[in-house]
Amino acid sequence: MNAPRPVRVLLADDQSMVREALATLLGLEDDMEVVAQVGRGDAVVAAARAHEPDVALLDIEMPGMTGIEAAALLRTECPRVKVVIVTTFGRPGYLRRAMESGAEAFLVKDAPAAQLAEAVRRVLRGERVIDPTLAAAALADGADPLTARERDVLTAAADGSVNAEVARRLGLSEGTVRNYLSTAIQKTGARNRAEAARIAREKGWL
Amino acid sequence: MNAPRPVRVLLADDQSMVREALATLLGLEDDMEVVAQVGRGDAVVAAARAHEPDVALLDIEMPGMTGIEAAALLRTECPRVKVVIVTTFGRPGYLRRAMESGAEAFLVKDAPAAQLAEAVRRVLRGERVIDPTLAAAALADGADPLTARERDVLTAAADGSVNAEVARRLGLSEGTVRNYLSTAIQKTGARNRAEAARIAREKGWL
DNA sequence: ACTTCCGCATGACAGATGTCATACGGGTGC
DNA sequence: GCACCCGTATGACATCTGTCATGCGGAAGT
Repeated sequence: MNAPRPVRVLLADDQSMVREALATLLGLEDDMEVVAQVGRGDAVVAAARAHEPDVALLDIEMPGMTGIEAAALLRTECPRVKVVIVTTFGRPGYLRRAMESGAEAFLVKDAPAAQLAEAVRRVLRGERVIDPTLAAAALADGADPLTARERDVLTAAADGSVNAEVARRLGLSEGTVRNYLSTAIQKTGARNRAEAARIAREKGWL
Repeated sequence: MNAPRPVRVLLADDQSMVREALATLLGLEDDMEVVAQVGRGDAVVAAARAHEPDVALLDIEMPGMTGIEAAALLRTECPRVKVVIVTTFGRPGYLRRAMESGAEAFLVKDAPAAQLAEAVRRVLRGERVIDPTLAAAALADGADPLTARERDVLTAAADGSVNAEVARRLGLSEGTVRNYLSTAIQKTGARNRAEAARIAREKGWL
């Protein structure tokens, strides 16, 4: 029997300790080889071009660019690279956006480590790998009801900025900021901006 | 030359994938052995009693109990176990509280993976391991200026709860909630509760 | 003993926030 | 062409939030 060429893997995660540990873990599998590691979302495409991986494992929360944005870029720039999103937070909106941006698999980091290599093998066989519980939650929640501008305003207001500051930052009138926040609050079912921001974050809309 | 008995390590982190990867990494060092893994803070002491580790590597953010609380318990229940805090967030207040609860080392997960085994070896030799940048930040920031009650109120208000709800949950009058929030806002230098909560979180006071 | 700080409370007030009605121009879809 | 929705804006209004003064009882430090 002839050994097939090992799967070439690219790893993107901003926490070196975690990234290197996962790289070690995958490296121990004899059908896999970690050919590149990056710690920033905006370094993914260049690394993919340079090392031609079969699969890219992307964290979502990264400096420079989110893993989801990087996945979308990979889809157009390096369409042969399969994408597996590996994230800390299993938020419905993240899953939805990951799928829309062309990811083949979506894993959460509190799943057993064995699922990582397993997921890589499965996407290489053309399968999609998604936690069924998460998939159900994503479907039940429905799509993000916020408009782009409502999202902008809510994000800008979430850190404690006052209306006038949000208005200045986004080039809007203060009244308009109030309006957007008001509709965002209603759409999320919240009672104020802070609760709206929390709910939107939990669902992965921000 | 005789091989010394390997260091016995306990690992606590709620994200299985990360925990198992770190365990694999440490297991590859020939002077180390991971004798126990737990995914909850409140399971640390029982595991330490059962497996008698030399060192406990504790994440901070865990269900059941934080790694810092677990460290304090270990200090009294299993004083021979050295504690290394390994966390995602290098917040000054975390470092301070970790040291006060008797930790020997404090690492952040975006340090290189090699520092993990290195830190374990150094605490075993009686050294303390702390990121100098973080230590400077902790000293510069000074101690947490919030009183226990201010912290309670700020925490309860941070998720978007309205004053009346915070008052009910903590058994206070609404006016008192306003007063505590007001002092917390002044002490943090913020302009409103949301900003105060963000600042306090960044410093590791919540 | 005396001061100081914390926890808790009330009342009054100014300013920020949230809601609603209304308006206009630009897309998208039917 | 005509709804319909989005982005933007204004004004009026009610409510919530943040500040301040003031008070009281208890604990801790001098």
